[in-house]
Amino acid sequence: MGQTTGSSRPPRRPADHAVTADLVAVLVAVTDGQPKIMTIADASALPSGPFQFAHRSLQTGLRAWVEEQTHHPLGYVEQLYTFADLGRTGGPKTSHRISISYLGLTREGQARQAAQAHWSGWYDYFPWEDHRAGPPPMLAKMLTPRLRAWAKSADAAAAQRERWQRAAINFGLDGRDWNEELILQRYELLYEAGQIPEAVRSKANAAATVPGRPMTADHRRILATGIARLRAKIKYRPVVFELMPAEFTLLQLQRSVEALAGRLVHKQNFRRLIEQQELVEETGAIAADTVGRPAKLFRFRHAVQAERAAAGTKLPLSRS
Amino acid sequence: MGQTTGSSRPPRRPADHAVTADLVAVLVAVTDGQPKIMTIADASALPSGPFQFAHRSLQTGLRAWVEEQTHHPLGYVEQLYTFADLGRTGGPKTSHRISISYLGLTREGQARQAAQAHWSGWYDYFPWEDHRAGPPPMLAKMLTPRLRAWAKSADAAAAQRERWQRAAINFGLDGRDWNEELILQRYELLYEAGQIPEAVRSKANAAATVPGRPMTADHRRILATGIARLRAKIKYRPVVFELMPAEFTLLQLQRSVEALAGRLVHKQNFRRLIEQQELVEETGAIAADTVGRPAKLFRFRHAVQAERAAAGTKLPLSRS
DNA sequence: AGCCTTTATGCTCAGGATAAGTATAAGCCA
DNA sequence: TGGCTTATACTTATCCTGAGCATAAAGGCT
Repeated sequence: MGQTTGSSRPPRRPADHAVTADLVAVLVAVTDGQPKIMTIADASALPSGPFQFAHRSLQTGLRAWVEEQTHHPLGYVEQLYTFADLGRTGGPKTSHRISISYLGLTREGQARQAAQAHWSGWYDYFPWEDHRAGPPPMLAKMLTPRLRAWAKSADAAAAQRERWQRAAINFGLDGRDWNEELILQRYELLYEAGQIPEAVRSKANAAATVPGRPMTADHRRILATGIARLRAKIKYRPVVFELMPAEFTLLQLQRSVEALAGRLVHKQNFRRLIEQQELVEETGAIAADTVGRPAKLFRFRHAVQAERAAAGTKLPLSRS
Repeated sequence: MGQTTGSSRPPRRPADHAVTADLVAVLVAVTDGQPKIMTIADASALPSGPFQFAHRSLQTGLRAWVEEQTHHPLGYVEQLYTFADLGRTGGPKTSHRISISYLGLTREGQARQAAQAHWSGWYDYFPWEDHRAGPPPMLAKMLTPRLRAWAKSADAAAAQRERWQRAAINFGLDGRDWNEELILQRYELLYEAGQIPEAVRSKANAAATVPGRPMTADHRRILATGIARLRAKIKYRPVVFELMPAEFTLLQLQRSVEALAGRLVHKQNFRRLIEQQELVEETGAIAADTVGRPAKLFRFRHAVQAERAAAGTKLPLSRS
């Protein structure tokens, strides 16, 4: 960084257009086995702030105002996606607004929060995504029939089949497995099918949409992107620990994973996985105030962060 | 999209700061088993263009001028990362410049290209990344000693160990395995170690840096990000086919994968993997003009795009 | 024709990872 | 004490993966 250029720089078109950039945060915590996100504006928006000139980088900009709002150190942060909000804000369409979104993992602190900020359960926004107690009834009762109707409403027969196939794949219909990582695709399918209030202009039509709390602009899409990323990431990187207290039992850890994934895991195999990867170590202490046999307490082995640059390979690499 | 808001929108700080946004493309093709990228300005920069107000979205903006420049349809496109260029451009520091980078996969067409655009081998920029013929000699001869010196130059003993551990992990030293996905980490480590010309201000110091063609601003970092993404992605998504001609032999496919990964794969196992996943189907034709036994020609089964929403799971999910 | 080189393709085998289930231990409480 | 709950250890069948062996099919050379 800090190179002085000018000569070797690629040529610029004369008219660069100014835009404004917002930083939008999907801030996640897990409390009592429920995944939460930080919201503002009466739980209708994700916290966001302008990218200001004073900020040294995008990430420091984000960290700055998130910590200002939550008074909580932000552990893990990663960039999610950059969206262009095309004149959706209603004002005169003289400039683009760009939203640069981030995923942040933290814990629900007792620290003082900004007045209107609070933690909302993320399944309030996507009630069809929580399969921990089996597939939610609304899936068969409401979503499936509506998706079928939407598929049928296509003009050509091929288009009808294609629509239904997408629905079946994304929602695990026709005997397919449920894939929890497809949350963004499911949201976008429902959006296309006119089942998402944010997509519907009139209040009357909005009433006919699917349950699930809407959000301002495309914040619910950003949230879906964040959940999808996190659901994928916990499978190959030890990021759950960012959401855990310093000490925890293996069951608590399992419940957090289940909360994020929206589905249950096999208890014994989960422990084997955690232990064989040496992700945790015993603290020596025993959990108190529990039902049943008391469990050992564990802590995350921070050393693995350094040891593992690991990324699972899926190619038949030859060693020679 | 297209919602009219205004009331429920989150509150904005008064002073939104204007920025300019560039779209930067890492455009990849594989020709004769060599991975190439589109470059401009005498191979010293990635093609980039301003995000213009006329563009309906970021991606269409990118597609627009890429196809204008290459006259080639852009198949697969995905967003990579958004960087903030902090006053690096040398002008007065009155505004931020944001680079939104994309990865695009295509084929090296015979179509007319923009005057200064051409395809460069990507290993020109990262010569230490091509391990197809074994570890490049420069690794042991040059990089390792310099990294060791850099580690030793830390002040505290703990910092020295920490530096060396990072180097060893990222470059597969001390008997560790080479991990081709860590290309970005390796670049950034070399950057920190003062081995990258872009990081060095004076010409004199730049001469002492490591081989590998430099690029304007942080374009080489963006390229590394793109390569890393692609090397990871080919392992769980059938994206290589975007880089292949309509018909190909399994060996050609393998060579393309090897070109991207920078390392060799086990031939028989590679075929097994491809076939058992039913990614391809025989065309019935046989490759002509070859040495050795003629190989069957295959084509990509486009149906899999629809069938597979697949994302490999690594959690011990319970089926019940 | 016989042999060599080259690439294609089929098959085996061992080890490790995974999904699922069984069994036992250790608390609390009625 | 027996029953309820959770913790933890172990077994089993199956699948995946890395590695290597063996054979097939082409052209070129002697």
